[in-house]
Amino acid sequence: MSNDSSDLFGALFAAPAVARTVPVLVPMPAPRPYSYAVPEGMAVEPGSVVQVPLGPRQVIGVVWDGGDEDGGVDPKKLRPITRVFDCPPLAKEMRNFIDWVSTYTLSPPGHVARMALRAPAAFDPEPMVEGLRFIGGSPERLTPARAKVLEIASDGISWTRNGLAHAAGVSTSVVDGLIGQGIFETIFLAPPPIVAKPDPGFAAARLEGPQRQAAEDLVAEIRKAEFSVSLIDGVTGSGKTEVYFEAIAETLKQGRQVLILLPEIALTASFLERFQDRFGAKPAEWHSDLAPRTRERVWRQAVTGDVRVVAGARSALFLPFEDLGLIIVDEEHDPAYKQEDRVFYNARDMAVVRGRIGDFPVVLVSATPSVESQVNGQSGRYSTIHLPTRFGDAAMPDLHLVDMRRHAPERGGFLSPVLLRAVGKTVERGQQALLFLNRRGYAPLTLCRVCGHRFQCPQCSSWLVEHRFRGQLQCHQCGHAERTPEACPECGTLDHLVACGPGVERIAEEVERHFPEARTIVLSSDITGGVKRLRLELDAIAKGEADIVIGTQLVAKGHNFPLMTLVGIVDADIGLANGDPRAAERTFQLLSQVTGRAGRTGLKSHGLLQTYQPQHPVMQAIVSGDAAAFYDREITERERAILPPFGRLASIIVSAETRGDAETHARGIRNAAPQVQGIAVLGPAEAPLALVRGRHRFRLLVHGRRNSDMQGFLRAMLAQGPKERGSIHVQLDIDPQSFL
DNA sequence: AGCACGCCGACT
DNA sequence: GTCGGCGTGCTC
Repeated sequence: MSNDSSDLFGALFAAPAVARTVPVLVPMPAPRPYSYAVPEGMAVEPGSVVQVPLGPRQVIGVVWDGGDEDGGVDPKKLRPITRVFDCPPLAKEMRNFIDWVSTYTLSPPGHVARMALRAPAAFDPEPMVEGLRFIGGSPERLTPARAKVLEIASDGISWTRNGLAHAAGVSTSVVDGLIGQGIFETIFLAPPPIVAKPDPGFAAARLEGPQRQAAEDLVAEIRKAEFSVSLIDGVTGSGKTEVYFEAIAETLKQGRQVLILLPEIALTASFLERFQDRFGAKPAEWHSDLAPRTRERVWRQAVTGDVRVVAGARSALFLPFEDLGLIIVDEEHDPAYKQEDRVFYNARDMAVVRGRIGDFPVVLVSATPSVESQVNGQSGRYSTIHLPTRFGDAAMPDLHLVDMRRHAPERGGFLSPVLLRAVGKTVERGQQALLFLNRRGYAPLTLCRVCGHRFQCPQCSSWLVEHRFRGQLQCHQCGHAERTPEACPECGTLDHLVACGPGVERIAEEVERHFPEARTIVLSSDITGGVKRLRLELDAIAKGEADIVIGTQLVAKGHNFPLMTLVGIVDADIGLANGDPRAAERTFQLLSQVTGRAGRTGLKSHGLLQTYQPQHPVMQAIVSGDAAAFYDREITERERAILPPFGRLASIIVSAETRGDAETHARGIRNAAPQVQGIAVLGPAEAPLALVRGRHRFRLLVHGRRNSDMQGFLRAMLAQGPKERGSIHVQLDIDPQSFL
């Protein structure tokens, strides 16, 4: 036998080398990582970002922890890793965080990991930029254009081809000509950072009084460089941002990265500029409509540590920072922190978890903290930093309730004489009034005066809202729209349709009737011309180009109106009666924010809240400024509503995507099932509501993503009550009534 | 999540 | 006779 044939024999029949296998999280709802073979010579470690074959396609995955204990996968199924990306592996803390979130939210780890890898092509290093450097010599013919280029390039600094042409004010072909003559050498430059490095000492704020004390307390906490949660609770305009900027400065001095979470809507140019004024450079941005290229670069530079500060919406929480040392959650109470698809989570809570796992401080900030943060503050789990007064010369507006039972509007109107008088005086003084009504359109309900027909959405049974400006009836639930008819579709009578209740358009009509001379603007999401137009309108208002602004919740956030000295809440009671367990809290937060729009530059200002329930604790809390009493009461109410018995809650079923909900629901189902009276409801991602001082013993889990699975499960639950003390994961996207 | 397979209704 | 709806199952 020749050597050749023995080699062939060996290759064919020798036992194949046992391939090393590693677990890999793939972006798919599998309950655990899949095993892949590591090709000879490929170096992978836990956290490595890899490309692997999955069925017919190639996907991005992450090598996970845990060794060869792949639960008896058929070795024939094993496929090799295609390649490893040239990218720092996800840190151990990040992997622990992903695992934790996966367990807590009862979602597959692959889905959570996918959120951390949301940057299509960022896993390879950014390509080097081709650059030019002047190496001397002179061209055969020195034209004026060429001279200009040489003059600029002779400083020895590297230029890009376009950059040099642009700087010299010539076309790129001039530069090309010079390249052709060997005047330049081509070099490769590291791609420029997406933002400059922020400087903690750039423009340190001069803080005084309570702000200074707050900043010192906070910085002392940050200096410990260990896990802690601080809650900054300060009224609008109290300088919260300046205070947490000092925490950021301290973290930057420690050489660690910072993440600022903001609700998407608050992530504005003005915030970025404010940051730049303090730190001399903008933070990198991260949000859903970032250009793909920018997105990749921010992702990449967060992993490599080139970016020091990211300001982002909730998804930024899953950026795999190289060395994260601080998370700020601004507007911590904002419902936009809840993600309610795929992985259901509240970014504020997960920020706290990330801080605990990474052992660094987390700072929650709000003028109107959520009930759960308030509880955590009171119980001492979070340290609180209270900023009770406004900063500088701004004063809080003087707030009063208008009892609508005593100050009835004229027939067909919605504005009380008290409020109208106040608006009139404000406009006479040359100042601005804001009338707030959180209801788009002209009227929330239209009916026929002859037969009583009510216009209802054909798809989802909510009332159609009249939009008189557009001549439409719209469903605010599903988006259905139809032309407003002239005759009743039921009885055919012409011109007897009547609008019930007010919307902003109708308030504008009333305002124009009373103040025909005043310049009036309506601001709602129905505004034509999109964000740009809205921006223009807001700027115009700030410049004093309007006297009376009528707006929905769009006006509650962010923007400052220096001339605004009166805020009138047209119907403060909206939202108090809608059965949402957060109704009181949300109303308190929204109305506090709106009234906070007034008086931010020192002018004496007022707020009038029209209500039919002047004794309601929410109304009392807002006008008295005694938030603490409101929260104490609210917490007690929550406990009463959430803990059993559930009986008096509605017979609705909603999803339980977080563990806290699931536990709560398990109790509810157990209590309710024998009578099938109904099941307690909390929306997804409301876990902290249930966790407010609650104690939980059960977890029940419905596996499966199909409605039929859940229906079957729920029927069984309703028929027999829960059998297992496992875990519940009830996911509903169908009409709950259909089970009952 | 994707994607293939497979089983029943309206069509070139 | 086929095209295509979506219910079901699988991916290391």
